[in-house]
Amino acid sequence: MWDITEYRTLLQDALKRNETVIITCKCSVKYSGRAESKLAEGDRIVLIKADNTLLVHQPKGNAPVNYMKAQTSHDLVLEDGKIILKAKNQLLKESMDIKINRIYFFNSYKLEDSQNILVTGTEADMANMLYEQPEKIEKGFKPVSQEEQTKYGFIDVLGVDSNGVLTVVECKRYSADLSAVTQLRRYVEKLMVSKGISKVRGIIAAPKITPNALKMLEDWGYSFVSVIPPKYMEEASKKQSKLDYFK
Amino acid sequence: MWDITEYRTLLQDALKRNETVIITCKCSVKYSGRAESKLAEGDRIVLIKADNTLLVHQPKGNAPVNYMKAQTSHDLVLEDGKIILKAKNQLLKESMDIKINRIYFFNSYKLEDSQNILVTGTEADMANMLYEQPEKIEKGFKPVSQEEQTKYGFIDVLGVDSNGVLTVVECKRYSADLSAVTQLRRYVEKLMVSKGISKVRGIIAAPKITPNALKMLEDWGYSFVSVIPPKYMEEASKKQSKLDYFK
DNA sequence: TACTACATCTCGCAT
DNA sequence: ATGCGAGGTGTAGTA
Repeated sequence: MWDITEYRTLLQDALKRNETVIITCKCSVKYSGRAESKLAEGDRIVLIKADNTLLVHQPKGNAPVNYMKAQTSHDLVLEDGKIILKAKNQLLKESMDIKINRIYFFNSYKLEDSQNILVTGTEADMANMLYEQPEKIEKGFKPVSQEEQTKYGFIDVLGVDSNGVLTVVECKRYSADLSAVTQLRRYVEKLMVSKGISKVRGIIAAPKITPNALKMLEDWGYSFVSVIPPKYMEEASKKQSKLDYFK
Repeated sequence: MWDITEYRTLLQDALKRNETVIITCKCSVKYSGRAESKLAEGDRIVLIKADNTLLVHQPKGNAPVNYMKAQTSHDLVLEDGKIILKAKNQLLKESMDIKINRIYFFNSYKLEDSQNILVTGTEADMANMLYEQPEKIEKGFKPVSQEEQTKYGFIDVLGVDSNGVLTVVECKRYSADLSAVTQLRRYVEKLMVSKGISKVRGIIAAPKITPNALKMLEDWGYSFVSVIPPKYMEEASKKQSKLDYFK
Protein backbone atom coordinates (compact mmCIF):
# COMPACT_ATOMS: atom_id res chain seq x y z
CA MET A 1 0.00 0.00 0.00
CA TRP A 2 2.94 2.39 0.38
CA ASP A 3 4.01 1.93 -3.21
CA ILE A 4 3.44 4.89 -5.49
CA THR A 5 2.23 2.64 -8.30
CA GLU A 6 -0.47 1.18 -6.08
CA TYR A 7 -1.68 4.60 -4.99
CA ARG A 8 -1.57 5.72 -8.60
CA THR A 9 -3.78 2.81 -9.60
CA LEU A 10 -6.10 3.43 -6.66
CA LEU A 11 -6.51 7.07 -7.65
CA GLN A 12 -7.03 6.42 -11.34
CA ASP A 13 -9.55 3.67 -10.68
CA ALA A 14 -11.43 5.81 -8.18
CA LEU A 15 -11.63 8.75 -10.60
CA LYS A 16 -12.72 6.45 -13.40
CA ARG A 17 -15.57 5.20 -11.23
CA ASN A 18 -16.51 8.77 -10.28
CA GLU A 19 -15.72 8.14 -6.68
CA THR A 20 -14.72 10.86 -4.28
CA VAL A 21 -11.17 10.51 -2.95
CA ILE A 22 -9.97 11.55 0.49
CA ILE A 23 -6.27 11.80 1.17
CA THR A 24 -4.95 12.83 4.58
CA CYS A 25 -1.27 13.64 4.19
CA LYS A 26 1.75 15.77 4.87
CA CYS A 27 2.29 17.84 1.76
CA SER A 28 3.40 21.09 0.17
CA VAL A 29 1.48 22.77 -2.63
CA LYS A 30 2.28 24.96 -5.60
CA TYR A 31 -0.38 26.50 -7.79
CA SER A 32 -0.21 28.46 -11.01
CA GLY A 33 -3.13 29.84 -12.94
CA ARG A 34 -5.29 32.86 -12.25
CA ALA A 35 -2.64 33.70 -9.67
CA GLU A 36 0.30 31.78 -8.23
CA SER A 37 0.75 30.36 -4.77
CA LYS A 38 3.10 28.37 -2.59
CA LEU A 39 2.27 26.54 0.58
CA ALA A 40 5.08 24.95 2.59
CA GLU A 41 4.85 21.52 4.18
CA GLY A 42 2.09 20.68 6.62
CA ASP A 43 -0.67 18.17 7.33
CA ARG A 44 -3.76 18.59 5.17
CA ILE A 45 -6.81 16.86 3.84
CA VAL A 46 -7.03 16.60 0.07
CA LEU A 47 -10.44 15.94 -1.45
CA ILE A 48 -10.94 15.00 -5.07
CA LYS A 49 -14.62 14.95 -5.89
CA ALA A 50 -16.58 13.03 -8.47
CA ASP A 51 -16.50 16.04 -10.81
CA ASN A 52 -12.69 16.25 -10.39
CA THR A 53 -12.90 19.30 -8.16
CA LEU A 54 -9.85 19.29 -5.88
CA LEU A 55 -9.78 20.87 -2.43
CA VAL A 56 -6.88 21.18 -0.03
CA HIS A 57 -7.97 21.88 3.53
CA GLN A 58 -5.77 22.92 6.41
CA PRO A 59 -6.87 21.90 9.93
CA LYS A 60 -8.43 25.31 10.53
CA GLY A 61 -10.74 27.69 8.72
CA ASN A 62 -13.71 27.53 6.46
CA ALA A 63 -12.14 28.05 3.07
CA PRO A 64 -9.87 25.59 1.27
CA VAL A 65 -6.28 26.81 1.19
CA ASN A 66 -5.85 25.57 -2.39
CA TYR A 67 -8.27 24.24 -4.93
CA MET A 68 -8.86 23.34 -8.56
CA LYS A 69 -12.20 23.55 -10.32
CA ALA A 70 -14.14 20.76 -11.96
CA GLN A 71 -12.81 19.23 -15.17
CA THR A 72 -9.28 19.01 -13.87
CA SER A 73 -7.13 15.95 -14.57
CA HIS A 74 -5.26 14.31 -11.72
CA ASP A 75 -2.28 12.00 -11.70
CA LEU A 76 0.22 10.70 -9.16
CA VAL A 77 3.79 10.73 -10.39
CA LEU A 78 7.22 10.20 -8.90
CA GLU A 79 9.65 13.12 -9.08
CA ASP A 80 13.02 13.02 -7.32
CA GLY A 81 11.74 10.13 -5.28
CA LYS A 82 8.70 12.09 -4.06
CA ILE A 83 5.06 11.43 -4.76
CA ILE A 84 3.52 14.37 -6.58
CA LEU A 85 -0.18 14.76 -7.23
CA LYS A 86 -0.31 16.70 -10.47
CA ALA A 87 -3.56 18.45 -11.26
CA LYS A 88 -4.08 20.20 -14.57
CA ASN A 89 -6.94 22.19 -16.00
CA GLN A 90 -6.20 22.80 -19.66
CA LEU A 91 -9.27 24.92 -20.23
CA LEU A 92 -8.50 27.38 -17.44
CA LYS A 93 -4.73 27.09 -17.93
CA GLU A 94 -4.28 26.20 -14.30
CA SER A 95 -2.07 23.62 -12.68
CA MET A 96 -1.25 22.44 -9.21
CA ASP A 97 1.46 20.23 -7.80
CA ILE A 98 0.97 18.65 -4.41
CA LYS A 99 4.16 17.14 -3.14
CA ILE A 100 3.07 14.38 -0.79
CA ASN A 101 5.68 13.55 1.80
CA ARG A 102 3.59 11.16 3.81
CA ILE A 103 0.18 9.61 3.38
CA TYR A 104 -1.67 9.09 6.65
CA PHE A 105 -4.81 7.96 5.01
CA PHE A 106 -6.21 7.27 1.55
CA ASN A 107 -9.78 6.31 0.79
CA SER A 108 -12.39 6.69 -1.89
CA TYR A 109 -16.11 6.25 -1.94
CA LYS A 110 -18.84 6.32 -4.54
CA LEU A 111 -21.19 9.05 -3.30
CA GLU A 112 -24.77 9.27 -4.55
CA ASP A 113 -26.34 12.66 -4.07
CA SER A 114 -28.91 14.25 -6.34
CA GLN A 115 -30.30 16.74 -3.83
CA ASN A 116 -30.20 20.52 -4.00
CA ILE A 117 -30.14 22.68 -0.92
CA LEU A 118 -33.13 24.91 -0.18
CA VAL A 119 -32.30 28.22 1.42
CA THR A 120 -34.75 30.75 2.79
CA GLY A 121 -34.19 34.16 4.27
CA THR A 122 -32.40 35.41 1.18
CA GLU A 123 -32.54 38.85 -0.35
CA ALA A 124 -35.12 37.57 -2.81
CA ASP A 125 -37.34 36.43 0.09
CA MET A 126 -36.93 39.86 1.61
CA ALA A 127 -38.02 41.52 -1.64
CA ASN A 128 -41.04 39.20 -1.83
CA MET A 129 -41.96 40.11 1.73
CA LEU A 130 -41.88 43.80 0.83
CA TYR A 131 -44.08 43.12 -2.18
CA GLU A 132 -46.66 41.53 0.08
CA GLN A 133 -46.26 44.09 2.87
CA PRO A 134 -45.33 47.34 1.11
CA GLU A 135 -46.33 49.35 4.19
CA LYS A 136 -43.04 48.14 5.68
CA ILE A 137 -41.34 50.46 3.22
CA GLU A 138 -43.59 53.43 3.89
CA LYS A 139 -47.23 54.43 4.09
CA GLY A 140 -48.78 54.66 0.66
CA PHE A 141 -46.02 52.80 -1.15
CA LYS A 142 -47.40 50.71 -4.04
CA PRO A 143 -45.16 48.15 -5.76
CA VAL A 144 -45.52 47.79 -9.51
CA SER A 145 -46.46 44.30 -10.67
CA GLN A 146 -43.65 41.76 -10.49
CA GLU A 147 -44.01 41.12 -14.21
CA GLU A 148 -43.54 44.76 -15.12
CA GLN A 149 -40.74 45.04 -12.64
CA THR A 150 -38.63 42.39 -14.35
CA LYS A 151 -38.35 44.65 -17.39
CA TYR A 152 -36.13 46.95 -15.37
CA GLY A 153 -33.53 44.34 -14.60
CA PHE A 154 -31.99 43.77 -11.21
CA ILE A 155 -34.08 46.16 -9.14
CA ASP A 156 -35.24 44.38 -5.95
CA VAL A 157 -38.52 46.25 -5.53
CA LEU A 158 -39.90 48.93 -7.84
CA GLY A 159 -42.93 50.99 -6.92
CA VAL A 160 -44.64 54.33 -6.66
CA ASP A 161 -44.79 56.39 -3.47
CA SER A 162 -47.85 58.17 -2.09
CA ASN A 163 -47.06 61.17 -4.29
CA GLY A 164 -46.86 59.05 -7.41
CA VAL A 165 -43.06 59.25 -7.63
CA LEU A 166 -41.30 56.21 -9.06
CA THR A 167 -39.22 54.60 -6.32
CA VAL A 168 -36.41 52.05 -6.40
CA VAL A 169 -35.92 49.90 -3.31
CA GLU A 170 -32.67 48.03 -2.78
CA CYS A 171 -32.79 45.31 -0.10
CA LYS A 172 -29.87 44.13 1.98
CA ARG A 173 -30.09 41.28 4.47
CA TYR A 174 -27.47 42.84 6.72
CA SER A 175 -25.93 46.20 7.30
CA ALA A 176 -26.11 48.19 4.06
CA ASP A 177 -22.70 49.53 3.08
CA LEU A 178 -21.25 51.99 0.60
CA SER A 179 -21.52 49.59 -2.30
CA ALA A 180 -25.24 49.16 -1.59
CA VAL A 181 -25.64 52.92 -1.96
CA THR A 182 -23.70 53.09 -5.23
CA GLN A 183 -25.73 50.17 -6.51
CA LEU A 184 -28.96 51.97 -5.66
CA ARG A 185 -27.65 55.13 -7.26
CA ARG A 186 -26.83 53.25 -10.42
CA TYR A 187 -30.35 51.82 -10.67
CA VAL A 188 -31.97 55.19 -9.98
CA GLU A 189 -29.90 56.93 -12.63
CA LYS A 190 -30.46 54.16 -15.16
CA LEU A 191 -34.20 54.42 -14.59
CA MET A 192 -34.21 58.20 -14.96
CA VAL A 193 -32.52 57.85 -18.35
CA SER A 194 -34.60 54.96 -19.63
CA LYS A 195 -37.88 56.55 -18.51
CA GLY A 196 -36.82 60.06 -19.41
CA ILE A 197 -37.91 61.46 -16.06
CA SER A 198 -35.95 63.68 -13.73
CA LYS A 199 -37.25 62.46 -10.39
CA VAL A 200 -36.84 58.94 -9.13
CA ARG A 201 -36.59 58.13 -5.45
CA GLY A 202 -34.17 55.61 -3.98
CA ILE A 203 -34.66 53.66 -0.76
CA ILE A 204 -32.43 51.19 0.98
CA ALA A 205 -34.33 48.61 3.02
CA ALA A 206 -32.08 46.79 5.47
CA PRO A 207 -31.89 46.07 9.20
CA LYS A 208 -29.17 48.71 9.50
CA ILE A 209 -26.74 50.83 7.55
CA THR A 210 -23.14 51.88 8.14
CA PRO A 211 -22.53 55.54 9.05
CA ASN A 212 -20.59 56.33 5.87
CA ALA A 213 -23.23 54.66 3.75
CA LEU A 214 -25.98 56.65 5.45
CA LYS A 215 -24.13 59.89 4.86
CA MET A 216 -23.62 59.09 1.18
CA LEU A 217 -27.25 58.00 0.91
CA GLU A 218 -28.51 61.29 2.34
CA ASP A 219 -26.04 63.33 0.28
CA TRP A 220 -27.68 61.83 -2.77
CA GLY A 221 -31.19 62.47 -1.49
CA TYR A 222 -32.04 58.83 -0.96
CA SER A 223 -33.43 57.35 2.21
CA PHE A 224 -33.06 54.42 4.55
CA VAL A 225 -35.82 52.22 5.94
CA SER A 226 -35.08 49.73 8.68
CA VAL A 227 -36.53 46.34 7.74
CA ILE A 228 -35.89 43.01 9.43
CA PRO A 229 -35.33 40.29 6.83
CA PRO A 230 -37.51 37.17 6.98
CA LYS A 231 -36.08 33.74 7.52
CA TYR A 232 -38.97 31.61 8.65
CA MET A 233 -39.32 28.15 7.25
CA GLU A 234 -42.87 28.69 6.05
CA GLU A 235 -41.24 30.00 2.88
CA ALA A 236 -39.41 26.72 2.55
CA SER A 237 -42.64 24.80 2.89
CA LYS A 238 -44.12 26.72 -0.02
CA LYS A 239 -41.08 26.09 -2.18
CA GLN A 240 -41.04 22.44 -1.25
CA SER A 241 -44.62 21.84 -2.27
CA LYS A 242 -44.04 23.72 -5.50
CA LEU A 243 -41.03 21.59 -6.33
CA ASP A 244 -42.55 18.34 -5.15
CA TYR A 245 -39.63 18.20 -2.82
CA PHE A 246 -40.79 15.09 -0.99
CA LYS A 247 -41.62 12.94 -4.00
CA MET B 1 -18.27 0.32 15.90
CA TRP B 2 -21.86 0.81 14.73
CA ASP B 3 -23.07 1.80 18.16
CA ILE B 4 -24.04 5.43 18.57
CA THR B 5 -22.35 5.62 21.95
CA GLU B 6 -19.07 4.46 20.48
CA TYR B 7 -19.21 7.02 17.70
CA ARG B 8 -20.17 9.64 20.25
CA THR B 9 -17.10 8.81 22.31
CA LEU B 10 -14.91 8.73 19.22
CA LEU B 11 -16.11 12.19 18.20
CA GLN B 12 -15.78 13.76 21.63
CA ASP B 13 -12.31 12.34 22.16
CA ALA B 14 -11.18 13.46 18.74
CA LEU B 15 -12.45 17.00 19.32
CA LYS B 16 -10.87 17.07 22.76
CA ARG B 17 -7.52 16.18 21.19
CA ASN B 18 -7.98 18.83 18.49
CA GLU B 19 -8.04 16.22 15.82
CA THR B 20 -9.75 16.70 12.48
CA VAL B 21 -12.69 14.35 11.92
CA ILE B 22 -13.80 12.95 8.56
CA ILE B 23 -17.20 11.32 8.26
CA THR B 24 -18.41 9.90 4.98
CA CYS B 25 -22.11 9.24 5.33
CA LYS B 26 -25.65 9.33 4.01
CA CYS B 27 -27.34 12.24 5.73
CA SER B 28 -29.83 15.09 5.59
CA VAL B 29 -29.07 18.56 6.91
CA LYS B 30 -31.01 21.42 8.46
CA TYR B 31 -29.50 24.77 9.29
CA SER B 32 -30.83 27.80 11.09
CA GLY B 33 -29.00 31.03 11.69
CA ARG B 34 -28.23 33.87 9.31
CA ALA B 35 -30.76 32.16 7.06
CA GLU B 36 -32.36 28.75 7.10
CA SER B 37 -31.75 25.75 4.88
CA LYS B 38 -32.78 22.17 4.28
CA LEU B 39 -30.92 19.52 2.37
CA ALA B 40 -32.62 16.18 1.75
CA GLU B 41 -30.87 12.85 2.08
CA GLY B 42 -27.75 12.08 0.11
CA ASP B 43 -24.13 10.92 0.44
CA ARG B 44 -21.75 13.55 1.73
CA ILE B 45 -18.44 14.11 3.40
CA VAL B 46 -18.55 15.87 6.74
CA LEU B 47 -15.35 17.48 7.99
CA ILE B 48 -14.94 18.78 11.51
CA LYS B 49 -11.67 20.61 11.82
CA ALA B 50 -9.41 21.20 14.80
CA ASP B 51 -10.96 24.66 15.32
CA ASN B 52 -14.46 23.11 15.26
CA THR B 53 -15.23 24.40 11.81
CA LEU B 54 -17.73 22.03 10.18
CA LEU B 55 -18.03 21.52 6.44
CA VAL B 56 -20.54 19.38 4.54
CA HIS B 57 -19.43 18.58 1.01
CA GLN B 58 -21.53 17.08 -1.73
CA PRO B 59 -19.72 14.97 -4.34
CA LYS B 60 -19.60 17.93 -6.74
CA GLY B 61 -18.67 21.56 -6.64
CA ASN B 62 -16.17 23.78 -4.97
CA ALA B 63 -18.17 25.24 -2.14
CA PRO B 64 -19.45 23.35 0.91
CA VAL B 65 -23.21 22.89 0.78
CA ASN B 66 -23.49 23.54 4.51
CA TYR B 67 -21.04 24.71 7.11
CA MET B 68 -20.56 26.05 10.60
CA LYS B 69 -17.81 28.44 11.59
CA ALA B 70 -15.12 27.92 14.19
CA GLN B 71 -16.12 27.84 17.87
CA THR B 72 -19.09 25.61 17.24
CA SER B 73 -19.90 22.76 19.62
CA HIS B 74 -20.60 19.31 18.22
CA ASP B 75 -22.39 16.33 19.68
CA LEU B 76 -23.83 13.06 18.45
CA VAL B 77 -27.25 12.25 19.89
CA LEU B 78 -29.96 9.73 19.27
CA GLU B 79 -33.36 11.08 18.22
CA ASP B 80 -36.18 8.75 17.14
CA GLY B 81 -33.63 6.03 16.70
CA LYS B 82 -31.52 8.14 14.33
CA ILE B 83 -28.01 9.45 14.84
CA ILE B 84 -28.00 13.25 14.76
CA LEU B 85 -24.89 15.37 14.70
CA LYS B 86 -25.92 18.55 16.49
CA ALA B 87 -23.76 21.59 15.92
CA LYS B 88 -24.38 24.81 17.82
CA ASN B 89 -22.72 28.19 17.72
CA GLN B 90 -24.09 30.21 20.62
CA LEU B 91 -22.19 33.36 19.68
CA LEU B 92 -23.56 33.52 16.15
CA LYS B 93 -26.94 32.06 17.13
CA GLU B 94 -26.58 29.36 14.54
CA SER B 95 -27.34 25.68 14.71
CA MET B 96 -27.21 22.69 12.42
CA ASP B 97 -28.63 19.19 12.63
CA ILE B 98 -27.15 16.48 10.48
CA LYS B 99 -29.31 13.40 10.50
CA ILE B 100 -26.95 10.54 9.72
CA ASN B 101 -28.69 7.56 8.20
CA ARG B 102 -25.61 5.56 7.44
CA ILE B 103 -21.92 5.96 8.18
CA TYR B 104 -19.66 4.67 5.41
CA PHE B 105 -16.54 5.88 7.03
CA PHE B 106 -15.40 7.64 10.20
CA ASN B 107 -11.85 8.69 10.97
CA SER B 108 -9.92 11.38 12.79
CA TYR B 109 -6.37 12.56 12.62
CA LYS B 110 -4.23 15.01 14.51
CA LEU B 111 -3.03 17.40 11.81
CA GLU B 112 -0.01 19.64 12.36
CA ASP B 113 0.13 22.64 10.07
CA SER B 114 1.57 26.02 10.94
CA GLN B 115 2.11 27.25 7.39
CA ASN B 116 0.48 30.18 5.66
CA ILE B 117 -0.10 30.27 1.94
CA LEU B 118 1.77 32.82 -0.14
CA VAL B 119 -0.18 34.18 -3.09
CA THR B 120 1.10 36.43 -5.84
CA GLY B 121 -0.68 38.01 -8.75
CA THR B 122 -3.20 39.79 -6.55
CA GLU B 123 -4.65 43.23 -7.06
CA ALA B 124 -2.10 44.59 -4.59
CA ASP B 125 0.71 43.12 -6.70
CA MET B 126 -0.83 44.78 -9.74
CA ALA B 127 -0.90 48.15 -7.96
CA ASN B 128 2.73 47.71 -6.93
CA MET B 129 3.67 46.95 -10.52
CA LEU B 130 2.02 50.17 -11.67
CA TYR B 131 3.94 52.09 -8.99
CA GLU B 132 7.17 50.75 -10.39
CA GLN B 133 6.16 51.09 -14.04
CA PRO B 134 3.78 54.09 -14.13
CA GLU B 135 4.28 54.42 -17.89
CA LYS B 136 1.96 51.41 -18.16
CA ILE B 137 -0.82 53.75 -17.08
CA GLU B 138 0.13 56.53 -19.44
CA LYS B 139 3.08 58.65 -20.53
CA GLY B 140 4.00 61.23 -17.90
CA PHE B 141 1.99 59.65 -15.09
CA LYS B 142 3.71 60.10 -11.73
CA PRO B 143 2.46 58.17 -8.69
CA VAL B 144 2.51 60.02 -5.38
CA SER B 145 4.62 58.45 -2.65
CA GLN B 146 3.18 55.30 -1.15
CA GLU B 147 3.22 56.97 2.28
CA GLU B 148 1.08 59.86 1.10
CA GLN B 149 -1.14 57.48 -0.84
CA THR B 150 -2.04 55.47 2.25
CA LYS B 151 -3.72 58.57 3.72
CA TYR B 152 -6.44 58.22 1.12
CA GLY B 153 -7.44 54.77 2.15
CA PHE B 154 -8.43 52.22 -0.40
CA ILE B 155 -7.25 53.92 -3.57
CA ASP B 156 -5.06 51.44 -5.48
CA VAL B 157 -2.78 53.97 -7.16
CA LEU B 158 -2.89 57.73 -6.74
CA GLY B 159 -0.83 60.02 -8.94
CA VAL B 160 -0.58 63.09 -11.10
CA ASP B 161 -0.85 63.06 -14.87
CA SER B 162 1.39 64.91 -17.32
CA ASN B 163 -0.80 68.02 -16.93
CA GLY B 164 -0.53 67.94 -13.14
CA VAL B 165 -4.08 66.68 -12.65
CA LEU B 166 -4.66 64.43 -9.66
CA THR B 167 -5.59 60.94 -10.91
CA VAL B 168 -7.12 57.93 -9.19
CA VAL B 169 -6.33 54.51 -10.65
CA GLU B 170 -8.46 51.52 -9.77
CA CYS B 171 -6.95 48.13 -10.64
CA LYS B 172 -8.88 44.98 -11.45
CA ARG B 173 -7.25 41.62 -12.11
CA TYR B 174 -9.96 40.60 -14.55
CA SER B 175 -12.63 42.24 -16.56
CA ALA B 176 -13.67 45.49 -14.88
CA ASP B 177 -17.42 45.66 -14.36
CA LEU B 178 -20.03 48.22 -13.37
CA SER B 179 -19.16 48.02 -9.70
CA ALA B 180 -15.53 48.80 -10.50
CA VAL B 181 -16.70 51.99 -12.20
CA THR B 182 -18.94 53.04 -9.29
CA GLN B 183 -16.09 52.29 -6.93
CA LEU B 184 -13.75 54.53 -8.94
CA ARG B 185 -16.40 57.20 -9.08
CA ARG B 186 -16.77 57.08 -5.32
CA TYR B 187 -13.04 57.53 -4.76
CA VAL B 188 -12.83 60.38 -7.27
CA GLU B 189 -15.72 62.25 -5.70
CA LYS B 190 -14.41 61.70 -2.19
CA LEU B 191 -11.04 63.08 -3.24
CA MET B 192 -12.60 66.13 -4.88
CA VAL B 193 -14.40 66.95 -1.65
CA SER B 194 -11.49 66.28 0.71
CA LYS B 195 -9.01 68.19 -1.45
CA GLY B 196 -11.47 70.90 -2.39
CA ILE B 197 -10.67 70.66 -6.08
CA SER B 198 -13.05 70.33 -8.98
CA LYS B 199 -10.98 68.24 -11.33
CA VAL B 200 -9.79 64.73 -10.51
CA ARG B 201 -9.24 62.11 -13.19
CA GLY B 202 -10.27 58.49 -12.84
CA ILE B 203 -8.66 55.55 -14.62
CA ILE B 204 -9.48 51.88 -14.56
CA ALA B 205 -6.49 49.63 -15.17
CA ALA B 206 -7.51 46.09 -16.05
CA PRO B 207 -6.94 43.56 -18.83
CA LYS B 208 -10.43 44.30 -20.12
CA ILE B 209 -13.73 45.94 -19.30
CA THR B 210 -17.35 44.99 -19.94
CA PRO B 211 -19.25 47.05 -22.53
CA ASN B 212 -21.71 48.50 -20.01
CA ALA B 213 -18.91 49.39 -17.64
CA LEU B 214 -16.99 51.10 -20.44
CA LYS B 215 -20.03 53.13 -21.38
CA MET B 216 -20.61 54.23 -17.81
CA LEU B 217 -16.92 54.99 -17.43
CA GLU B 218 -16.92 57.24 -20.49
CA ASP B 219 -20.23 58.87 -19.50
CA TRP B 220 -18.50 59.98 -16.36
CA GLY B 221 -15.39 61.20 -18.16
CA TYR B 222 -13.12 58.51 -16.83
CA SER B 223 -10.87 56.31 -18.92
CA PHE B 224 -9.76 52.73 -19.33
CA VAL B 225 -6.22 51.46 -19.69
CA SER B 226 -5.56 47.86 -20.65
CA VAL B 227 -3.00 46.38 -18.27
CA ILE B 228 -2.03 42.74 -17.89
CA PRO B 229 -1.79 41.81 -14.22
CA PRO B 230 1.48 40.29 -13.00
CA LYS B 231 1.66 36.84 -11.54
CA TYR B 232 5.33 35.87 -11.78
CA MET B 233 6.87 34.08 -8.88
CA GLU B 234 9.68 36.61 -8.54
CA GLU B 235 7.29 38.48 -6.27
CA ALA B 236 6.96 35.38 -4.16
CA SER B 237 10.72 35.08 -3.91
CA LYS B 238 10.92 38.60 -2.50
CA LYS B 239 8.21 37.92 0.02
CA GLN B 240 9.78 34.64 0.97
CA SER B 241 13.18 36.12 1.70
CA LYS B 242 11.49 38.85 3.73
CA LEU B 243 9.56 36.33 5.75
CA ASP B 244 12.38 33.82 6.08
CA TYR B 245 10.03 31.40 4.44
CA PHE B 246 12.51 28.55 4.22
CA LYS B 247 13.86 28.68 7.78
C1' DT C 1 -15.73 45.39 17.25
C1' DA C 2 -17.25 47.51 12.88
C1' DC C 3 -16.22 48.82 8.28
C1' DT C 4 -14.16 48.15 3.90
C1' DA C 5 -12.66 45.71 -0.13
C1' DC C 6 -10.36 41.53 -2.25
C1' DA C 7 -11.02 36.72 -3.70
C1' DT C 8 -7.42 31.54 -7.85
C1' DC C 9 -14.06 34.14 -4.71
C1' DT C 10 -18.38 30.34 -6.01
C1' DC C 11 -22.84 29.93 -7.74
C1' DG C 12 -27.00 30.70 -10.36
C1' DC C 13 -29.41 33.11 -13.77
C1' DA C 14 -30.19 35.67 -17.87
C1' DT C 15 -28.67 37.25 -22.33
C1' DA D 1 -19.54 32.27 -23.31
C1' DT D 2 -20.17 36.59 -20.91
C1' DG D 3 -22.33 39.78 -17.83
C1' DC D 4 -24.32 40.57 -13.55
C1' DG D 5 -25.40 40.20 -8.70
C1' DA D 6 -26.13 37.45 -4.38
C1' DG D 7 -23.77 34.83 -0.87
C1' DG D 8 -25.60 31.64 5.61
C1' DT D 9 -20.14 34.50 1.12
C1' DG D 10 -14.83 33.91 3.79
C1' DT D 11 -10.74 36.44 4.78
C1' DA D 12 -7.52 40.07 5.80
C1' DG D 13 -6.43 44.77 6.94
C1' DT D 14 -7.49 48.81 9.50
C1' DA D 15 -9.52 52.19 12.56
